[in-house]
Amino acid sequence: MAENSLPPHSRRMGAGHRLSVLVPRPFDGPLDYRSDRPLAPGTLVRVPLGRQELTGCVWDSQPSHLPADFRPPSKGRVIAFEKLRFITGVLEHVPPLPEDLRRFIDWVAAYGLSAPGMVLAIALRAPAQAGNMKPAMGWVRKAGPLPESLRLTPARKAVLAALESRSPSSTAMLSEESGASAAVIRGLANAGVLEECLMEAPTLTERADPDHAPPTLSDEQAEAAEALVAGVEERAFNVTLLEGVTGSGKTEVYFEAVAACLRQGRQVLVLLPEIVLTAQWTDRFERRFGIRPAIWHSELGQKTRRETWCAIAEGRQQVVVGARSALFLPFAHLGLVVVDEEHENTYKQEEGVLYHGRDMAIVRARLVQGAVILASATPSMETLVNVQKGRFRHEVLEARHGAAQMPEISLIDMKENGPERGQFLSPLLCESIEERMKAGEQSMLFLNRRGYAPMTICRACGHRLQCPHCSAWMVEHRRRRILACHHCEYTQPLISSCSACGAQDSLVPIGPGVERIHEEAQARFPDARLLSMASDTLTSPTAMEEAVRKISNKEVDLIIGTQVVAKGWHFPDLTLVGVVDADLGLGGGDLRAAERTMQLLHQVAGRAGRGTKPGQVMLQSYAGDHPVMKALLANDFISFMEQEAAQRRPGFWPPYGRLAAVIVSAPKERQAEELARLLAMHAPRGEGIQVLGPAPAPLALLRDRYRFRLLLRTRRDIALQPLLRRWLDGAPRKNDARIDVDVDPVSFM
DNA sequence: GCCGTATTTAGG
DNA sequence: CTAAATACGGCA
Repeated sequence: MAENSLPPHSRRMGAGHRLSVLVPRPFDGPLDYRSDRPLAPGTLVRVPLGRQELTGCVWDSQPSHLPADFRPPSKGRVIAFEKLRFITGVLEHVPPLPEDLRRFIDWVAAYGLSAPGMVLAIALRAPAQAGNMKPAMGWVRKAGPLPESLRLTPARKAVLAALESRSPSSTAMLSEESGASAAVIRGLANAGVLEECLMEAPTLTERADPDHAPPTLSDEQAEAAEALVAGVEERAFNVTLLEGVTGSGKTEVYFEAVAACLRQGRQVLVLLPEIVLTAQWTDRFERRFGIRPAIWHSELGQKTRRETWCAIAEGRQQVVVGARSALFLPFAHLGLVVVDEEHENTYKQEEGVLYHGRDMAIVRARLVQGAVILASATPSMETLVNVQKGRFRHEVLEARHGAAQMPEISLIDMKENGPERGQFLSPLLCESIEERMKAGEQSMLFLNRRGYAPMTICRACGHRLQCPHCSAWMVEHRRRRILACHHCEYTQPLISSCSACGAQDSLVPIGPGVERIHEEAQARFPDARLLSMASDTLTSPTAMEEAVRKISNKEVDLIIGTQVVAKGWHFPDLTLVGVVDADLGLGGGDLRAAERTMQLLHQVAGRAGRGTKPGQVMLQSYAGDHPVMKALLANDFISFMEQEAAQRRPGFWPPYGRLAAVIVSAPKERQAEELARLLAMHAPRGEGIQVLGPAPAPLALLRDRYRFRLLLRTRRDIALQPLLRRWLDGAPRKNDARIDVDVDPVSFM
């Protein structure tokens, strides 16, 4: 009943039309506005809200495509037509948001219990700044003879001459070419000699050529490629897991599916887990298809951003490679989405609107009847279960490409063969590095921890330096001469006396970070050429490229790095990988700790021996008996995942059940705890539904807010969203206490 | 999310 | 008592 009374998006009324407009603000749904002409859903408009003006999107007033349970609460009251405010403008020159994108936005919002407007904000990040964006304007010579009265000054002559050669031409171009200032051009326009006109849209003439440089594939690769191509040619929704060890040529194989999609004239989106990987990927793409694809990530400049956005909407740009936010681009006819390294956690957006890039890629493709390829050497448990249940197809590449062999993995028992106190590299590992150096080969030390030391302690009083805003230790960054909290922005200069007892020079670093390993390596191998690679030192893509170049040119003997070195780099002369602390990441009682550690270590190991020389991997560990270490040594990923599955299945833990984290936070601990308790009392109950907690969140204090966590766990056949809606909508809006929901949490902090 | 206003709190 | 900090609710 309430549904039927909702107005359609554009209904003719007394004086004008009622429009449903979604604005980038956290409302439950679109707001109603008035317009003197009807506008189709998807049109971008400027609307007043309070005393500000925003860019919004004309929305479909009935999200009928969402399952009933997912639908956000339909608004109760309808505002009288006479009271509606008028839209203030239409973004005529910006392409409208396609229907499938609008449906996608609604879906993402409903799934994650986010406000649809805030999801729209992601999609509008490019065009909204263009709220007052004018299309590129240029000048042409007005037809007819020059007016009698016109004084033909030399500057004016030059402008007219310049216009002869290139017309139409922008003010900047004209003044560049003629040497005359913009005022001269303006003057000519005022005199009626020039006429303003729309510059031609930058038509992309370059097209990716699917047959530019076809690869030579092995039988195994060709077979997988054929299956992927078939998936694309179906022109129906389907998902395939492309599983292949590092170096098996997954990229070349899925490039064939990309080629098939290009032949159909449909667009391709490729998601990568890290922006730094785009450069290498783009090179490979160019070699295969002859042109560079469009790149999309959060650090793009405004201009490229706008141009790319429009080119994609108009179908001029065929292939986009980017970060998860590229899912919200206005593709005109998307046919294929590739999620490379699908197991990577970086696909999960952890701030603001929460969503999982991999899962939403699948939703996006389903809405356009497209194909999805998930590529990984170590697929996530979620994906493996979907394969097992027959929801996803499966293609496997067993062999490493070319001459490369799988690296030999060994474990160094740090209890038996550890280094002296205060050092972190075992003698065995150091010997191996020396051997490699003698042989003229490269080595890599991996430690997934930034900075010099993760904790600083006072020898005199036992005080540990902690962040004043978070329950986390301050991390020493010796190079930057600061102590930094890794959970908020807080930093402080290095101090020489204890902040608790005042003792001088009593502070000692505890445990290693990459900087400390760098120092130790420097002392141990004084003649070696070292290179540090950490996410906080290699911020720009150019710095990254420079590092990669140095390694490829063999200007480096030993690489020391954090996560970034584990990514898909190809360094043929790198033959030894030493994992400084293989156990790191196993602690913490996180649901996926073991799975994640396994995936990460497998990926780092894959950096060794990618060329003709065999590779070696050494894991320094105190937990040689742990299933993760055993699996890595035996190179038996499958049994490990089966073991993991067996542990999760009985308790209905994901992916065998559904999970949502509810975080209650407030500036006062008591406030947060009280609200959390209250929530627990009104928690949903029933068969297959369970609420755990409240308990202090692992990061009990974050940015001056105390946090408590509840977990809602259900059987797979019970949708979480309606339960969460009913539960949390009933919660009191207590002053500064906040309730945040994370559906399908990845991080348990 | 942002802005204006009501309400509380700190300072003299 | 005033000024400043903080809470709260509307926005179409």
